[in-house]
Order: sequence, then C-alpha cells, then structure tokens
Amino acid sequence: MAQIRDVARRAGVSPATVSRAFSDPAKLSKDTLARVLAAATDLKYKPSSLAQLFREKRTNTVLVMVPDIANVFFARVVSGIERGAVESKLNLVVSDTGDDMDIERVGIEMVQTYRADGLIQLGERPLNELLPNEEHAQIPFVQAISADPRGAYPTVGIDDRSSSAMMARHLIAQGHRRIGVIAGLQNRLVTQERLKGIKDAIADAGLDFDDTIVEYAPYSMGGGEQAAQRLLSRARHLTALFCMSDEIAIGAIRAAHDLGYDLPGDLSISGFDNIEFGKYCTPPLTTVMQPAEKIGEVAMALMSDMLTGQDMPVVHEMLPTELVIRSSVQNICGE
Amino acid sequence: MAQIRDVARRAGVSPATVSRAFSDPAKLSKDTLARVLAAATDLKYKPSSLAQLFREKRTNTVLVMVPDIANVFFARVVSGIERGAVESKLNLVVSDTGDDMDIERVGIEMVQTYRADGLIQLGERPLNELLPNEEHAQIPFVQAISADPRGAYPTVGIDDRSSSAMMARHLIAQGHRRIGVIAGLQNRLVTQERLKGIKDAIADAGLDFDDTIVEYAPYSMGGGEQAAQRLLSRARHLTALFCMSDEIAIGAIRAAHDLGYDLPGDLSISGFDNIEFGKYCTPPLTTVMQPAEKIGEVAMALMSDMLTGQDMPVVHEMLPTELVIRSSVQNICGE
DNA sequence: CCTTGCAATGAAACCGGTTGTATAGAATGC
DNA sequence: GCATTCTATACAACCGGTTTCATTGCAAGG
Repeated sequence: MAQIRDVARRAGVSPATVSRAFSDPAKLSKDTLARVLAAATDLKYKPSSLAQLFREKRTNTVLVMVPDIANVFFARVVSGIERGAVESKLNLVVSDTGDDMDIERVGIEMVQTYRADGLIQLGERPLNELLPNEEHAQIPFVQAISADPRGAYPTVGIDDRSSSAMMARHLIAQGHRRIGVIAGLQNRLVTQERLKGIKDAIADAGLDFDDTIVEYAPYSMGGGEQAAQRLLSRARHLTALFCMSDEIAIGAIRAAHDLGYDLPGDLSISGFDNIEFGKYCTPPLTTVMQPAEKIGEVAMALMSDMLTGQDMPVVHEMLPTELVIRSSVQNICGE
Repeated sequence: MAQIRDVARRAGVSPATVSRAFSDPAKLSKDTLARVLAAATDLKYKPSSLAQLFREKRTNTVLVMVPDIANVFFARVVSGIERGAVESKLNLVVSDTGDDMDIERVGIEMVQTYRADGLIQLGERPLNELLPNEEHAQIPFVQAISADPRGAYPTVGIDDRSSSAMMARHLIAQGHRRIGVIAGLQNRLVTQERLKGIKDAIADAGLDFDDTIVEYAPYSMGGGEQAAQRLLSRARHLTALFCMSDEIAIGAIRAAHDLGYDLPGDLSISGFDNIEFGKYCTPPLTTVMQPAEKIGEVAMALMSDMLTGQDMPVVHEMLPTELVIRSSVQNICGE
C-alpha cells in the first residue's frame, strides 16, 4: 500500500503538504492541491488510520457492552446506538459480555489502553463496581437502560417505576384484582423498580398487594415459561399475569396454553418492552413500549458530547413510554 | 497515564527492557524482571495499544458486516462469531450495514486503512461486487450464511437446496399436495436455492410444481404477513405454506389467524432457521434448524486461519441442518 | 591466561502519519 | 524602493511503543 512519502515524491512535494491536502486543503495553492490529489489517486493512497490514530491518541471508537446481543431488545438498542454513531462519525465496537464482570473489565481496559475512547454500558452494573477508587472518573461512560439515575455518570432509560404503575393501573381498570407477577431476576434494579410501580398502583387503587403471587425469573422466554408454570399451579383464581418483559410474557403464554387456559378469556397477560414478536403472538401482547432505538441514540449522543469535551452536567434522561393495548389483556368488569 | 519511559526510569532500566518484560520475560534476569514489574504496578502502567498496533501494523480486529443486527437469526450468528473471536483472541467490530453497498464499502476501507485485519460478511453480496478488479485479493474475507460456494473466498453456511428439499419432502410425506410457498426476496441467492430444493422434492415425488402459488416477501414478519394475505386470498385449497424463514412463517401464522383459519387444522405452516420464538408460537413452528452460532464460530475460525497466514485452500463449509418437527405442520393423510 | 560464547541490557532506528516552526517568495504599504 | 506582511511550502520533531544491533560482563574451554 502506498504511503504518504510515495505520494509526496510523485507530486514533487513534502509529506507535510500531502497531509495538509487531506486535512486542510484550503492551505494549499490550487495547483499543488490538484497535483497531490492526482498523485494520491494514481497510487490509490489511503492514509493509515493506525498511524493517524496513534498520532492523535484517539480512536474515535466507542465500546458498547451488551449483556446479550441475541436478546432482541438489546439488539434494538444497539441499532439505535449504531445510528447515533454514524451521525457522530464514531466507530462502534460491540462486546457481548454475557453479564460477566471479568469481560466487562476487559472492556474498561480497552479504554484505558486507548483502544476505545468511551464506554456505553447496557447492563446495570455500575462503573464503580468494576473499577477501584477514582480511576473511573477518567473514563467517558454512559449507562443505558437499567441504570441507577443517581450515579455520577450520565444515564438514559425510562422511568421503570411509573411505567410499570401505568400498566398495573391498566390491568386494574380492566377489572383485574388478583394479578400474578412474573418478575425478572430478583437482584436487579429494574425488577425492584417495576415491582414498586405495581405496588404503587395497587395501593392507589385501595387494594392490597399480595406478595405470595410473585415469581422471579430470568428475562427470557424459557424463564417466563417455567415461572408461569410454577405460579399457575400454585396460585388459584388469578385473572391476570403482569410479566416484566415481553419474552417472559411469551413464555407465560406458552405455559398457560399448555396448562389448558383459554387466552385471553381465562387469563390476561401483559408484557413489557414492546418487541416486534409481541404483535405476532396469539393473543397479541398488551405491553409497555420502551423506545429502544431512541434510548440507543440518546446514549450515543451523550457519549459524543462527553468526547467532544464539552463539560456537560451529568444528565439522567428518562424517555417516555407508552401503553400498547392489544388483546392479551381483557376487560373482565362485566363478570 | 504512565508511559514506558516512566517505568524504565523508576526501575532503572531502558525502555527496551520494560518492553521485553512484557513480551518476552524469559529474556530478563529474575532480578530485573521483578524490578520492572514492580515499577509497572506502582505506576499502574498499561502499554498503549494504539502504539503497539501502529508498530505491528495489525489491529487484531475483525469487522463483521451484518445486514440487520436486530434480526434474531443474524444476532445469533454474531454471537457465535463473538465466541470464536474470544477463542482466537481477536477483537470484533460489528457494523449494521442495512444491506447498503456504500456502508459495506466503508467497511472494506477499514481493512484497507488498517483499522481491521479482516472482514466477515453475513450478507450475500460477494466481495467482487464491492471492489474493483483484483484489489480484493489482498483482503482477508470470509462470507457466511448465504454465500455462493463457488467464489474465490471461503464460505460457511448450509446446503440451502437440500435443506429446503428436506422440509418439502416432510410436507409431502404428511400428505400435502398443494403447498403454497412464501419465498424471500426474489433476487436473493438463498431464495433461489431454497426454491430449487422445493422443486427437487416435488419432482422426486412425481408431482408438478405450480409456480402460481409462490409469493415473494422480505425476510421479516411484516413481509410474511402481507405475502400470506395476498397468497391466501388468491389461491384456494392450499393445505400447507412453505415459508422461507421463521419470521415469514410467524407473519403468515398471524395472517392466517386473522383470515379465520384454524391452525394447524386448516393449514399447515413451516418455517426455516429455528429461531427461539418458533417454539413459542401458536402453534409451535415446524422448521429447519440452521446451526447459527456454529456458522459464526466456523466463520471466525476460518478468518483466524487466514490471518495467521497459513496458506489454506479456499474451503466452503456446509454445516448440517435438521428438521425440527413441532405442531404447525399436520398430517392430513387420513383425510 | 587468553579466547570464545552466551546471557543481559542499552542505544537508536523505526512504524506513518501530523504539526509547529522556519523560510522563501510574492504582495502590500508608505 | 525598501520594509512589512502574508502565503505556500519544507524541515524536523513527535506520538509510544518494538526490535535490531551493539556492548558489556561473566563462564567455560583450550
């Protein structure tokens, strides 16, 4: 591959001039510029990014750590981040961490060793659990989705508590009183927040929350299926199931089907996220829309701001959610 | 951040010695090594990857071009590639190209400018459509999934034709004679190959292929839904629908439901890919299992071989597929 | 005792760009 | 017409490691 020297020699100028021909063409005379560009095209010259990056000590690359890229919800957020990256002319490295702390630490090391300029974390593990002391202050960091919005770094997500309450209110308004909950993993912040939202709504309606009809499950279809089996065989007279993700809900639908329930007549089921498959379920899933792509875009925009050095205040963006009403939740007021 | 000079000074050695302490510790005396390592830890020294990569002129990074990362099937392949990357100690950059030639060209440029060492293409666009002349000979390139297995570069995928024939034979064996086809995009190689497979099976069974009951659609749920609507309202007496992807099949199930079909009694539907959601459909989807993760792993293994400079013959791996029988296809022999 | 060989280490070149500073020539001002 | 300013370009340092080659010191061999 041709180098800057080769182009310089062919155009009869110095390497510095060739460099400027690309970075600041206005500085050159029309004549020289034309000669340099011609030489560059002739030799098919492409500047080595490696050399440029080394010189400038920035990679223009952002590392995204995703707990599971095969999860459709995360994949959509990553899509949004991608869009934002293109807009900010940044590159993207996606790392599937499998929620493993050691892999996340490797990611941090990539920033420390100049392989990436910043870090977007989609998991909920805060930076200070990964890094000792104050080292993290130097790392441009944005946390998306299930972040604690009181941390020292910017976060983007939704208001889990109120969004969850919104759905719970909907279920109550449809006449449901005994609402089983299939929550996500118990130790997760999201899970706790959404649970609080449900309790809020139930308390507001003057009802009592029955915590014996809560099951915890991994955020997956298989997890939802098993948890629903457990819950449905244990608790009687449930009229609705509040699932903390669409995948959990889809698993729950399968379980209910297999146990002989006629859906949605015998049992209403609600989800959370609004993944595309929800629309194609039988019955189509009533759920809470999370603006996944938008979350990604905003996360990237925040990162871009941090990298361009503007000393921004630490913001915690909460994007609006919406109730998506389809037919998996039925009105049982008439009964 | 501390540099090699700082460590050298603190340990009372030259930078060369520090460098060797990490790359080839056996070359140093026990005493010096210990001193250097101590100094490095004290100063929290991390060598700048940027400088190392620049020196070595390789990034240890592979670029993966995906037409749509939010597509679960692709996401699974990427997962497999990730696993392979970890194993080969390579980094991964994932680019969602949206099947756009210009974005793919940018990807190629990343290799040409030393930002990535090689390229894995998940789309079906061959390299020689993207690059003029013989330039592509220099680019380590592996094409996965829907590649033409006669090209000049390695490919990994399945035998689309025979896998498709396998499913078609299954439908025929279950008594189906009028089988509608919801194919993918017409101009795609995969689509054509899978269509050939269907024709093979139909011919082998001594039947005639009716190409008026074929509809083409994008490889998506929405595409499948619309195509199924068109086909079902146009063609009468179909007993089965051969869908070229699970997403298409899921869309078709929705369409058939909405048109009042009782599934699978009135109509059998088959998919292709074996994505996780297929198991949770109503009815659960009969499909062809593609080893998505495995395809990714093999693709990365081939790439790793190419990069370690072993002059391998150009291989075209065809991984085995399997029929996954669930209940969306019914036996109608008794009728 | 002198030569040879090897182990341990340092000096300096190098990777391929970018950029601050110097310089030559042209244009402008009085 | 000479001093001044500006424009276009070249020179050389620099980014932070790695690696080649040279050098030193010590052990082994003749």
